[in-house]
Amino acid sequence: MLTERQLLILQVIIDDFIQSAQPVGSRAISKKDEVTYSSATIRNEMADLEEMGFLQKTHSSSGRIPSEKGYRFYVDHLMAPFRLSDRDLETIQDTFNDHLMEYEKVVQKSAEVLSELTNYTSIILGPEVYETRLKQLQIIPLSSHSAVAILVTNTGHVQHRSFSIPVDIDPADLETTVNLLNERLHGVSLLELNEKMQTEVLDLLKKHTRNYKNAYEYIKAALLDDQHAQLYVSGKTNIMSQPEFKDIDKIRSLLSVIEQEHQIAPILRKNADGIQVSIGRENELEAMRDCSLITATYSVGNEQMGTIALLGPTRMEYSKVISLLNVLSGHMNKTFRTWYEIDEYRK
Amino acid sequence: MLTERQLLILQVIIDDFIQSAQPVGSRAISKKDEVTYSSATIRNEMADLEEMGFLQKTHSSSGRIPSEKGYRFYVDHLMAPFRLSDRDLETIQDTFNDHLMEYEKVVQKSAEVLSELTNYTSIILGPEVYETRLKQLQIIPLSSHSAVAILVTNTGHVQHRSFSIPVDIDPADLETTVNLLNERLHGVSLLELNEKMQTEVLDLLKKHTRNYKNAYEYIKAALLDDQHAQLYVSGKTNIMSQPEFKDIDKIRSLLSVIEQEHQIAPILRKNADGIQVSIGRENELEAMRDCSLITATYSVGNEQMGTIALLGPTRMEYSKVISLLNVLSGHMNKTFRTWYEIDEYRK
DNA sequence: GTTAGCACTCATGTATAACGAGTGCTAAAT
DNA sequence: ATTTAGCACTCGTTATACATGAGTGCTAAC
Repeated sequence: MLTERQLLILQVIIDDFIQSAQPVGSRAISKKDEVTYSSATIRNEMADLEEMGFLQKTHSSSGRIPSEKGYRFYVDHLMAPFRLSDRDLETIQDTFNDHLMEYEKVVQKSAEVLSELTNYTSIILGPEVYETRLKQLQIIPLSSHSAVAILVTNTGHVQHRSFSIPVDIDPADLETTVNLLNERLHGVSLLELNEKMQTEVLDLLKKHTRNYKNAYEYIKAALLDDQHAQLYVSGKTNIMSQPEFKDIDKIRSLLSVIEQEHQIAPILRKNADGIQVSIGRENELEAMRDCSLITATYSVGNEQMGTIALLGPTRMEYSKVISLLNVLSGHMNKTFRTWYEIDEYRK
Repeated sequence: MLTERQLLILQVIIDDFIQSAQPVGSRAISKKDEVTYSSATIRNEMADLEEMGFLQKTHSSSGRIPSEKGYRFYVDHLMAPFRLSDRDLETIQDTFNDHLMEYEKVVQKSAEVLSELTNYTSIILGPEVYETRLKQLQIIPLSSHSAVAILVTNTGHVQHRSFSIPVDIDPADLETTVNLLNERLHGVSLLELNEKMQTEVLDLLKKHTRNYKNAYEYIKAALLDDQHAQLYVSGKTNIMSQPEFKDIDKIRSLLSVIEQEHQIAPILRKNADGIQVSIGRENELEAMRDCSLITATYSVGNEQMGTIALLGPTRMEYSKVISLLNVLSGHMNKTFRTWYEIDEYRK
């Protein structure tokens, strides 16, 4: 469909524009080393590429900028694999050498290093915790009327919630119940926990607690409350250093989308394996129509998935970002797998 | 020093400017109901007020805007107490009716309601936890090489940290030690804990653990790591809806300051009791030289203090913000006191 | 097929003028 | 002695015109 020369020119234009953020003119292209044609030839080719929808002008006599179709083609067929600098690789390596032992911290650090190395905004969706297994369940009384429930999983995730003990529940009952729950539920995955909640746990409560309905509600609230996956964002202000974002309203709507978990989280959650690139209007969210979102998945142990994403202008350093995401998700997988396996052979 | 008429005019100008963000002209003032003088008279007074440093012009023939000295005078002597709307009071009330039982959530919700009601950015410094007392200390093994340490305080605060168990520490030793620690340290305030760490705890470890030095380091890290107070920020994007912030660089430097805890936290921490107002250059941070920061303190139980702050342009609705902060810190104090007292009579 | 040449387009920048909100000052009115 | 009306003046804002230059499309020559 496209000639070799057209491919070359398209690539050069997009590479140039990604660097400069300025419309690229025919003369500038013809001066590049890779290109041996005169500006007039380039102009003809550019006119064709524009007609095919890969390029566009900002006004009738301007140079060309890539269209979304152009970026799409670039990402799918054109871009050269990026060789990360040793410095960057070291920076990443260092992040994982700290041997932090909570995945929350690993994820947070990963988000930071990504935004630092790219100057874009990184968003990481923490792993779903349903597949992780219950290690310990505890209720620690704080006073005669309040207590804190603590749930620990095999991944080292701790989730807790304070609650006030209703007057019609006997604290002693509560304690026996928790002990029983602990025995009964040890090693159960949080997903199963959700199911067992309504059967086994409820039965157990009926037998051992006076006001079982109330107790059930409380225990349920304590255990299942916090299970929505966490978002880790880093480099929010990076958006503002991109020249395409000089309009405050645009920045604001983008930042508020990022701050609202319920908008971003579902988008990240439904991602399939591997690297995904959404360019401009391919994004669902109105506020992201001038942005590209590149996502990669990672896993904790066997199956649980989380998502790493980088958000930048459509004029993004796709190649570099994709390399980085690959390297980083690899590191995360390795780290998490190590922990998980330690876990497995203990069981 | 200032005549009644000058006071009136100054007040009217500042009130007007706080609403409109536009330089106020003499004719606009003379048309107000409270003012009975002609524009020429007002002009003369304004010239005097400017000479005294309370007002300034944006250019030689513009209306007047308040200077920082003008705002300072307004805040100290001029502004009328603000009557909060019933709607606003209800919104606040509702926040506290949810009877959440963790102060983290109360604080988070408070920050949200503040930014929502003011359209400024709210920053709350979580309470210092040193005065709170240790309720329970636990180490839960995750695998043969890793464990999670959990510390629960009487305020329902849970702090945890995973760590890998060094090969030269015997897990059994660890468990006995923790049990001993738990007995010995129950009810100790986290402040005392810091001291006892180096004396009692170290001794205890010497007696019961083989590799006590290493164990000490690990336990220390696990317990004392997370004690820096938390910042809760809400409404970051509100800054961008203020007309004085149309410069992206200004916004960016402000937002990055807010995101960096080590910059903001010390400023909030050193605040004395009551409401404090810092106007423009009175603020330490360069990035905040066009802003005002209004802070109030709250206490958890007896002594532990945290700080609530609102950050906006120097053209701030001082009166409303101060009323809101008073109401909100009152609610927080009351809520926390209730919890704390329940605690006390149990002890 | 490629390229030199040229007329044309349009964003950007600068100079100029008209407009109007608002001031300072003076002189008249209270 | 105050207060106010009147008026010249200032300066930011907006509109207009014009020059500049980067870049194009097209034609004709190579």
